[in-house]
Amino acid sequence: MTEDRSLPLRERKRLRTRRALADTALRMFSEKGFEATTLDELVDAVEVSKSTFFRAFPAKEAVAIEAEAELWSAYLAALRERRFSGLVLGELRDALAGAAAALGPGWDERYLATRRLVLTAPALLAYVEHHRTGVEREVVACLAAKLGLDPDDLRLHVLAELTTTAWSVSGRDWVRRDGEGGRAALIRRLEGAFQAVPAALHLSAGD
Amino acid sequence: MTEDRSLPLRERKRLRTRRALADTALRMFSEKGFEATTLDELVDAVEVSKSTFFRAFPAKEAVAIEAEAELWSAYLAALRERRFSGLVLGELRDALAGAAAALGPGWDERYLATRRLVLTAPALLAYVEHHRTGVEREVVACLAAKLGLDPDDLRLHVLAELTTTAWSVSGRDWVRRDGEGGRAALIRRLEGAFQAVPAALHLSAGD
DNA sequence: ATTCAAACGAGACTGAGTGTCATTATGGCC
DNA sequence: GGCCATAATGACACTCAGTCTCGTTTGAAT
Repeated sequence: MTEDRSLPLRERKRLRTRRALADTALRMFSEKGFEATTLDELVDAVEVSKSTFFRAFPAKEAVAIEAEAELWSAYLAALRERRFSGLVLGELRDALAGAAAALGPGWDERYLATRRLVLTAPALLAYVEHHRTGVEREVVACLAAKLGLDPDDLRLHVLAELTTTAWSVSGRDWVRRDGEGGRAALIRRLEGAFQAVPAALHLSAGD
Repeated sequence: MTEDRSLPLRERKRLRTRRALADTALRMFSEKGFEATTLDELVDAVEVSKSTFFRAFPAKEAVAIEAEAELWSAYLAALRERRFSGLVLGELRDALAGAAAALGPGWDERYLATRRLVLTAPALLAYVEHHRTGVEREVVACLAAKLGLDPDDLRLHVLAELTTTAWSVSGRDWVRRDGEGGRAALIRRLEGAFQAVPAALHLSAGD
């Protein structure tokens, strides 16, 4: 995880400054607050120029949620190379759980810090929502291709959203308990959440 | 719709500038593009100050999606004063359909223009997503209170999201067909979408 | 008419994000 | 090892959204 020896030198350097930015940002934002920390302070601390920052990240918000982005990027990769059989919802659940399990060590702490940070900055919350919607779009496109369905098929959108929602709610609980039990506990929560999904449709107001 | 005679004069004036801003913004953004139109140009055209703009709207994006905001605001109001019985999903569907049906005349055209605009500006898309997530939060809170459930109950989140997703997909189709059939057609599409929801869970990859 | 509060206008100010251009570092090739 | 094309970088000016302050206006109530 520290370094990928096979990559060209240039790429390794790029990734190194990228990680330096993400790590420093997470620390500074957590200490001083997201809005109170300016980009100038961040790039100063990492000793790169603002230009370099915007070549690595599209927005100030993006550098704060690297851990979140890594998860969804791994999830998408897992989905794309997966062979589907049986219930699609189950496949999505397994792809997400597998992706989370396979992330590098130390991801847990970074993700916990990220989620905590998101709770303190409305702009970050909006950005995470937006990011997840983008993921859902790609999931729908991927499923449509694999299953030979229309990308506008409502069922695909529902399935894609159910998955991110299950993650979101599971993660919220996990963070509330300070990430107790680490990543394994988070994934267990996720699988529990998926079991509860079908019950939603039959929920009835029977006082 | 033009004016509510019972309100205090001050409030009427506020609403008038608000509408003027929203209408002019929708026109200018549609003509010149969202990003190409600056706030200064907008407030200049309406002859108010930038201060006044930000007292009426929290962001440049917000003024562009007034029609969208009106819908969800009416939906929330309908939900809150509704008595629930039977399947919750059906109640949500009826509340949303009813709210859409009850909006003032001319809303159709404004909403159509809004959705078209959103397709051209990524920032607007992000803002709409964010706005809808806020609505879902309030729906969850409302349902939790009415049904005596935990606001973290996954089923509530699922139900809230299904509703906005059904609307979103229905609306996309409707816009693609240039709003043919007006609001009635949009609502018919919405109800069709709801019927297709349960099928999502059982979707299976059976090639 | 007077008074009070709330909305308004004007303008300075912060900071994110973009565009340009000169400089520097890298990788491929002789 | 030296050389060249090219891509990343840094420095800097610029635009514009959004905030803040403060003095002025306007509607409402007595």
